[in-house]
Amino acid sequence: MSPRRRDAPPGPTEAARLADDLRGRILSGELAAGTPLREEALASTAGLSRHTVRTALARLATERLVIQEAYRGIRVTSFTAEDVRALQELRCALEAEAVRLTRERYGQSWPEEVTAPFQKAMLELERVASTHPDDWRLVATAHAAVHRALVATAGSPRIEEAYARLDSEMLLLLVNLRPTYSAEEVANDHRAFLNEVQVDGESAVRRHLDHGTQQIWPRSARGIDADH
Amino acid sequence: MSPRRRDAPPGPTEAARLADDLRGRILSGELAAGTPLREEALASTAGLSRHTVRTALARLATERLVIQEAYRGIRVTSFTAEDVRALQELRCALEAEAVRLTRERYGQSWPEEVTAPFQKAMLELERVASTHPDDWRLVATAHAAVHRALVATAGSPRIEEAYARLDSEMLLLLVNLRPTYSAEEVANDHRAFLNEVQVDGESAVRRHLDHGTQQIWPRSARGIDADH
DNA sequence: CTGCGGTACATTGTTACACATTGTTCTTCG
DNA sequence: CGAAGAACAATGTGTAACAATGTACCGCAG
Repeated sequence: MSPRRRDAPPGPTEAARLADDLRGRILSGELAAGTPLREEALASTAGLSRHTVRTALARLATERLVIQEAYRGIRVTSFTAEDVRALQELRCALEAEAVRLTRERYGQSWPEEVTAPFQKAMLELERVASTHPDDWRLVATAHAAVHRALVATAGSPRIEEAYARLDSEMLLLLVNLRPTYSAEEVANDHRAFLNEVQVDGESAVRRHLDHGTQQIWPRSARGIDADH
Repeated sequence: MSPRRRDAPPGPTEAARLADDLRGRILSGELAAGTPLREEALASTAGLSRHTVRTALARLATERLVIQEAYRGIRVTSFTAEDVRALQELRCALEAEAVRLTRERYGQSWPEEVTAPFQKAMLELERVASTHPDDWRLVATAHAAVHRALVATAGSPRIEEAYARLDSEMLLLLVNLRPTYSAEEVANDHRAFLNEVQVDGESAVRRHLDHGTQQIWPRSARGIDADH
């Protein structure tokens, strides 16, 4: 058997594991927006070298979970209201096009094998919303999975990937904002959305995203941690 | 005055400069698709350390100009026909949404201060097409600038950025494929496209991109450097 | 007291060298 | 001829140090 040491598993590199760890801590809110991440500190607490820490941070920077300025360090990304709007516009571009492609292929009534994945994700969202209505991170994660599954129906790898890239960023946004949006509401809105989207297509996507943005604006307008 | 040394400018880091250099060499075709980039070799020829080379390569990897596999090295990205399609779909998503946003704001006839940037880029494309019709890289660069300027009219930073990210990738694609598409044709097609887009909006975008893809498919179908 | 310049400190960028880990290739043996 | 295993190549990671830059503090002139 030769069970590999727990400390040093096989394939994944150390840097990848540290990146995963930090991602989790950022998304859980343990590392708040604006928190500076010092290389040396992370290196010593994680028991790794500064180089490895740097590559892990570089990875997170590509996911926009942290921002890096030369010689000025890295800190957890913080959002302004403007950022929220811009991010939603990008999401909208990707999701609307994905829905358009799927409808181009299957029309207004998609076959079951196409809808199955996002229906399943939807069920999971409803389950989480009813069993853990207060664990906002769980809800946000399940929510993201629904959208991702919907986008995946288009079968366009790059759109899917671009959307997935936004995923953790959206999670971070939602975790930080904690809008006045109950888990039950989220579930209901998405159930309705999924019913509409096959018939109404892109316009349903835009309505849905606009609605979501509305729930977020009020808070973000006050500025969460605006950098300037 | 105190002209800083050319070799070691102030702000930009060494890694950033190496990344720029490599990007140029990849996009010029000097480093062909599939070429492995060895850390040690680059380090010695560039007079830098392996670590610095690694960070530069990591940056290029986020631009998808190179792909990285753990313990297996980095090599210049090579495209398959499927990659081309997926990339065009993503471009379409971004550009169509950008045009939609601009039309949502300005209707079917955009004010001159909005059209000015892409009109200027268009003039540059026509100039390059007539003066350097055989320098495909120049043409491709000018071509990319036109699209980027069009996308910028939407004023959506994230869409713009996502599109810009695709830029060098598109350049790489065009440089490698060298389609049967004369510089003059490119210029004419885009002049017509820009005239249509204000009136027809997203559908004009889709028509234009489809047309472009048609010029590329035949070659790519034969496989440029397909990895498998 | 305020505003300016300059110095010291903190942090990141970069280097050099060494070793560990993994992928690839070549050799050897059945 | 094919497969197990050794040798090699390349990347991943560690340690230690120095260089370059940003930031904060401090004193001085007005």
